[in-house]
Amino acid sequence: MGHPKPGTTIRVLVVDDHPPMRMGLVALIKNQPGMDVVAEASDGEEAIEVYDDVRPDIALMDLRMPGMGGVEAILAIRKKHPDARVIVLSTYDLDEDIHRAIQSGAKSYLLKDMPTEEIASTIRWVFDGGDTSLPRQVAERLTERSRREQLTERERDVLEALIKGRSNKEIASSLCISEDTVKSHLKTLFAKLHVRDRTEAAVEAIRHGIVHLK
Amino acid sequence: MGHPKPGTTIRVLVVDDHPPMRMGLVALIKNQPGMDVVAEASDGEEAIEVYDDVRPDIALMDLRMPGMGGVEAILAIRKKHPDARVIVLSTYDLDEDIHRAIQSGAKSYLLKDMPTEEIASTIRWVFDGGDTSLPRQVAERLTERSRREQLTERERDVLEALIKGRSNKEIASSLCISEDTVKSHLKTLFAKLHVRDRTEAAVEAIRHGIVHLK
DNA sequence: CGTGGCGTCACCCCTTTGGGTGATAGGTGA
DNA sequence: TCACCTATCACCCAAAGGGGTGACGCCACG
Repeated sequence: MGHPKPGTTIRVLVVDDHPPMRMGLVALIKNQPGMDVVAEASDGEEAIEVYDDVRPDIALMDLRMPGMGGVEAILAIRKKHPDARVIVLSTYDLDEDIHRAIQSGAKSYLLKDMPTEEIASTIRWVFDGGDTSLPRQVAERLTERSRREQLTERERDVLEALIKGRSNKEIASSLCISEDTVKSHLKTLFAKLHVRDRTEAAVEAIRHGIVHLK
Repeated sequence: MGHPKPGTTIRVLVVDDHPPMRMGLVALIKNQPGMDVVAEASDGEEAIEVYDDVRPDIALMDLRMPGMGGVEAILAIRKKHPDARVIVLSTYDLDEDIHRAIQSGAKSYLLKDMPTEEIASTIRWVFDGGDTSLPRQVAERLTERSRREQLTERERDVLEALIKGRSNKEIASSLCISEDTVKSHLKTLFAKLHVRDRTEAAVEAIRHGIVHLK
């Protein structure tokens, strides 16, 4: 494979569920010399399909989309095409989102409020073989996230149930464990999130994108 | 004033803090016969200024923007120009956002995941003097909201403090009232939000856009 | 084979929370 | 003026939450 030589046109796949945003990204890219949009997709599944068909040089991908989200799409694409270069373009700079995107193999993580030139130059950078490079703001969030201890699977389960408004007793029975065990998980959960109680835990989890509402 | 005759070009102001989205909206509108973008703004303050300068027929406005948000901008614009026609274009279909937008005088509330034709046709509809008409999905949310009892000012205060993770005692001292009064407000708050406890209240408030994080 | 992380559970104990009831005072509007 | 809403506060009580400590089995990793 390798990657195309300089002078070649960069073939981009645009993935976003908002039609006007897709339109803007297409316009943005087509305005750039040496860049072209070869396909569009409006959700994760479509992105995977289309990627297979057109084999773009770069996929510019939104994260939050109905049905299959960006992270799953990136994972699926990179499983079949390990050298796929995906750049995430998100509305949110939530540390957990950034972390998940980079973990799944995204080459960069841009925000929609960034200037169009930054988007274009990142596409070029990644196409030219540039290694993962994040905007300062995004990189800062990522280190924020790294300062937070990882949650275990069970802690996540409890956290998700908590956000559904369940009491300890209800969490216990829904997870088939004792209430004392729930409390035990909560204790470590609070410590890891640096909060004092479940309400703060819920808000922090939402704020950082650790769990998504709906 | 009145509004321009048919055959005239519809002069649109585009307000959004995301450059590529702005690009898409501009492209979208310029592609429409009889429509043109006469100015752009990237936040509320700028929108108010620019509106004054260009007096567009329609302002297409995002809600969540850094600094002054869409609602405040709409209020300010309509204060000076009571016949201003503002259409909100938001990412979110949160009932409280919709309610606030319509209350503040927006003529419609569209979502960014809607097809571009719907955006164009709504602009035309509003320009032609059409009264507030909302997409089904948005209208449904709005009736959802109307089924929920209004919160009083004090209840909002308590709710906001609650979401900051404060205990009843802390809320009491921060609002300079007794803890019993806080509890009293919480009781009615829970009833109005149809929840059992503070954690649920926090999540529901965030979910419905009653309070915004950060 | 030991060490450490994870998940499980059981106590104890105190604080916080939330439900019920009711009272007072100011303000609004019919 | 009277009714109603809001904000304020008090008191009682039961339930839920949260901190501390310790323990046991399992499993992966060095």
